[in-house]
Amino acid sequence: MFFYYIYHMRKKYTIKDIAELAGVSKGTVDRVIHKRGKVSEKALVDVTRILEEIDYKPNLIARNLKNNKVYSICVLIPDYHLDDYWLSCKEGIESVKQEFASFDIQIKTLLYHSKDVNSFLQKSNEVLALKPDAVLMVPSFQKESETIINLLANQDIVVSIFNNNIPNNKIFNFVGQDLIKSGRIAAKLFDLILGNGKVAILYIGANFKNATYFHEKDQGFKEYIKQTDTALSSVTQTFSSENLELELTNFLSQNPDVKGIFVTNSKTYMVAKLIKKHNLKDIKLIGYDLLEENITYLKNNTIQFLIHQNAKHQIHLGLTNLIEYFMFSKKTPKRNLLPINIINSENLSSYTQKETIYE
Amino acid sequence: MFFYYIYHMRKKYTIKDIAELAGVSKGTVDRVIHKRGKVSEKALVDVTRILEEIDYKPNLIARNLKNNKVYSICVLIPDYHLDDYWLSCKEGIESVKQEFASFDIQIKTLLYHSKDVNSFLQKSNEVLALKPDAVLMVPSFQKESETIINLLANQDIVVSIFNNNIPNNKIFNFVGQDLIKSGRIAAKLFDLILGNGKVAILYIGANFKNATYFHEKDQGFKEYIKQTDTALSSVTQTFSSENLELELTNFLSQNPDVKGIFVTNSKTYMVAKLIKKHNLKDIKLIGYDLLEENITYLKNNTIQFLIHQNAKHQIHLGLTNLIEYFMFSKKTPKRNLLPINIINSENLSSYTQKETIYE
DNA sequence: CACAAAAATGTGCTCGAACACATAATTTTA
DNA sequence: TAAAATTATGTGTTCGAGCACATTTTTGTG
Repeated sequence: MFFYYIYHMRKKYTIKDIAELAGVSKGTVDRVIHKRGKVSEKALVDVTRILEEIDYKPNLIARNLKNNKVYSICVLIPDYHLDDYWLSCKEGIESVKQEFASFDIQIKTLLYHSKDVNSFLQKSNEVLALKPDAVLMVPSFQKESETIINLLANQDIVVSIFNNNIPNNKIFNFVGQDLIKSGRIAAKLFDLILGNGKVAILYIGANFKNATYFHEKDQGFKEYIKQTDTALSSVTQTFSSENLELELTNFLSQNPDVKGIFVTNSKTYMVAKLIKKHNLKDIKLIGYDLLEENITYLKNNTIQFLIHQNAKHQIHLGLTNLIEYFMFSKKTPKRNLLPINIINSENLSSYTQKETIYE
Repeated sequence: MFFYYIYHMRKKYTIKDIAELAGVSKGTVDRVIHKRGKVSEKALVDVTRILEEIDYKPNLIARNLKNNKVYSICVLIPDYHLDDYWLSCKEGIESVKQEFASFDIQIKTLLYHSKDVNSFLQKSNEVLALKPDAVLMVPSFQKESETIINLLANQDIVVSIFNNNIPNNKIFNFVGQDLIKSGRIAAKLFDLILGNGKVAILYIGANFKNATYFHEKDQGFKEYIKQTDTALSSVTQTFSSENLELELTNFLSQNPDVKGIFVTNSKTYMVAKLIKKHNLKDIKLIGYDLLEENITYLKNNTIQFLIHQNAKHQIHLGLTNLIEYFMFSKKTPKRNLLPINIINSENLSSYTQKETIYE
C-alpha cells in the first residue's frame, strides 16, 4: 500500500502508514524509532528498512503538541543602561519573544555591571537559584564565568554564550565574530585608504586585561601588516575613558606620524569627538558598532568605517538556537561565527532600517 | 480559576481554560476567536474580555496539526547553468528544503534563459499548469512578468518576487536590495579610495534596457556625486560581454582620466581579467557578487570591493516568508530590503564560510 | 400557550507522535 | 505438559485547535 508521488498529491508518511507497510502496529514502529527495544529481530529489520526507504521525518508539529512544558531561559548580560553597546540586546530579546509568542517560552533577563565582578557573581547566583532550562550569557569575566558554567552544567542547565568566547566544552553554543579577522579587516581598510603610515590601535576603558577582544583585534591588525606587503605600521595604546582627551592629545603630539586610529570598541565616538573638536581632518578613523553617537560621526565623515558586531543578531541567534533545540530538537553548531559587516555612511541605513516595511 | 504566574510554573492558556474562565464551552470560545457569529452578546463580551486580559495566543503547533495539506511552491528563476550569479539560489532552495524537511512542503524549481523571453513565457506557462499554492519568481522581463503575475493571482496562487522589483499590487512579498543605495555605496567607496577623478560606470551584457538594476545603480552613483561635495566625476558606458576586451581597451584609451571602474553586475571578473592582463594597476575596481572568479581577483587586490547581493539569502527569505505564511499564518511585509554588504579580501571568508561548524 | 423556527451553546471527533497499559506469543521452569 | 516468566505486539488515550453536528435555549407566530 504505497503512496505514489504525484505533484500535488503527495502525502507525508505517518507512523500509521509505516506500521501498515511493515505489517506491524504503530506501537512497534514507535519502539523501533525510539530504540526502546522489546522488538523482534524481524520487526526491527522490516520497520528499519521502510523507515530508510521512505526517509521518514517525524511531524514535529505533532511531536511537540504533547510536550506542553514551559521552557525557561535566563539571559545574563551587561547592564544596557550603563553601556549603549548592549542596548541592542534588549531589542534582540524582544524580537525573539515576539517571534515565539505562540510557544511556551519564558525569557528572564538579568543585568550585571560589566566592570564589576561581584555584580556578575551575584547575578549568576540568582540565575542558579532560578533553575532555568537554559542560560544565555556574556562571559565577561573568564575565570568566574567558567565556575558558573560548570555549576550550571552540573544542574543539567544548558549554557550558551555570545559576544566573546571562552574555552569550555560544556558550552552548548557560542555566537560571535572572529575577532582576529575583525582586526585584519580594519587593517585592510586602512591599507586601502591610507596606503602607508602609522595607525594607532586603541583600547578605551578600564581593565583592558579582561577585554580579550582587544588583544585579538590588535593581533589581527598586526598579523595583516606582517603577512602582506603593506606599507602600514601600527602602535598599540590603551586609554582611560575619563582622561581620554588629555591622554590622546599627549599621545598624538608624541606621535605626529599617526595617520589613522583604530578604536577596538564602541567608544569610537569619543575619539571622533576629539578629532572634530581639534579639527584633525587628516586622521582617518575606524571603529566599532552602530551606536547613535558613532552613527552621527560616520555620517559627517569623521569616522570612515564602523565594523558592525551586531549584538542584536548575536543574542537573537543564541536564543533561537536554544529555543529550537528545546522545541524541535533541532541540532545546533558549537559555534556560529557571524559575518563581519563593514559599514560606511551609505550602506548604514540598509542595516538600521526596520526589517519589516508594511505598506 | 486564574493561573498565577510563578516563574517555572506558568502554563499557557488554552481554549479550554478560557472557556472555563468565561463559563462557556470551548465551542463558543472558538466562535468568538474566529468571528463565526452565532454567539450571544453576553458571551461575546465575556470571552473577548478574557482573551484580551490574558493576551491569548493560540498554540500554532496544535492549530496546524489538523491542517495536513501539502503545500506546493514553484520557484521560477534564470538558469544557473548559464550564469553563475544564480548558482547560489540553488543552495538557498536546498537549505530551505532541509530546514522544512519535517513539514509538508513541495518545492519545484523551473529555470528559464534569462535573456530569452520565450523561454520565460514557456516556463511561466508550465508553472501555471502545475497550479501550485505559491510561486516565487525573478521577474526578468517586466511586461511579461506582469501578465503572468496577473494570471497566477487570478487563480488564487500567491506570488512573490525577488532580486528585482516590479510594480504590481498583487505581489505578496518582494525580497531584494535598494539598488539606488547600492550605487551610492559604490560612489562612497570610490570617493574614499580615490578622493577625486573619473569613475566609469559599466554595464556588461546584452539588452541593457531590461536591466533595470543597471539604471538604478547608475542613478545612485550620480546622486551621490550631486548631493555631496566629492571631487569625483562619472561616465556611464555599456559593453557587450563578447567584445569586452576590444571595447574596453578603446574606451580606456579615449578616456585616459578614468581612475576607477564600477561594474554594475557580477561580470566584474571580466574587467578584472583585463586590468590584470594589461597591468592597469592604477585603476580601482568595484563590482558585485561573490562568484568564484570575482573572489580570486578580490584576493589578489585587482578588485577593491565587491558588493554582496546575496541571492542565496534573498531566495531563502522569499521562500520562508511563503512557507511561514502557509504553515503558521505568519504575517509578512510587502517588501524585505536586505542589508547591502561591503566585501573586501578580509571579511570575505566571514560571509562564505558554512554557517554551521560542528566540532 | 403551543409549537415551530432560529439562535445559541455544547459535545465529540480529528490530526500525528508518544507513551502507558493491555494482551498475545514465546520461552523457561517445575 | 502445564503454569509461570519473559518477551513481543497491539490498543487507547493524551496534547490544543478546529470544525461538524447534536442539543439546548430563546424568540417569533398562529
